[in-house]
Amino acid sequence: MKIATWNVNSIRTRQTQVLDWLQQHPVEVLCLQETKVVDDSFPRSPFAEAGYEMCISGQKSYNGVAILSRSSLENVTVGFTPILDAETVGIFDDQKRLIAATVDGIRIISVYVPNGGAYDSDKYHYKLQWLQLLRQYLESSIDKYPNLCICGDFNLVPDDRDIHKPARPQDFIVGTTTAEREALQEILPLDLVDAFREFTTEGGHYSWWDYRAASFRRNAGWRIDHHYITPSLRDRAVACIIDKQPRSQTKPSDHVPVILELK
DNA sequence: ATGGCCCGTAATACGGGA
Repeated sequence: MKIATWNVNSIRTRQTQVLDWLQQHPVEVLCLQETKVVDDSFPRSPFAEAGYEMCISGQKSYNGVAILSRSSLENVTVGFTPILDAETVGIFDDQKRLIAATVDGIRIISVYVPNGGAYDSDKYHYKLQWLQLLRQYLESSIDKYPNLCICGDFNLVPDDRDIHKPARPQDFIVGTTTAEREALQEILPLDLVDAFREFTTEGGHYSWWDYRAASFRRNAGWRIDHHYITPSLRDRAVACIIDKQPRSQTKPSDHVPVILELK
């Protein structure tokens, strides 16, 4: 069983590329981020014709997440609210950044962690608070779903291997700051592991390259798209691969798909 | 050594991305 995640940076702009990719890589599950479209305008038909069920949570212009699946999607939940109480969630479900469903006994969560804007900005603090909520959400979810895979665009560089030019803490480059990494470290003790790092330990493997500055040609990237899995799934994991190929196409997303394979 | 981009919405700019 293959579970892929891909920040497509607009599903309408990337529709053909995603369909072509699915034809070449008929993964069982594809989690999408930055769909950038309201639910009524999501291009459902072509993906249904390709054999996928889908659950989506979109908004106008920004954000938006989805899960495509060859098997049925069960117990679909949108946002934090189904798991956490409304008072705790507050405004944090206004932006559509999280959707979950159970597929073949595995709880799949597709996330788009906030970008964070500039260091110490309102957006930066929003991101840190969002990650705290995500921790609470996962803590509540793992009891109920021991087979859990959360994947998506974390907008976080876990460590210096995951960025072409390691950033010093005093550089305050958002995505690499100490507070963000600590927020991620608060989540992992819930018994989640970075699936990619179960198979590959060296640096130089990235999932995002800036559109500017010939970043892809220079491999000046960041590894910010991740799968975190529970021990039961770690035992079943046989590979976790970043597929750089789509970044070479014309009009690519700035992110590429990452594929987790389970036995 | 550094870096010029791309998306949607609206419009021939702007906010946002990371």
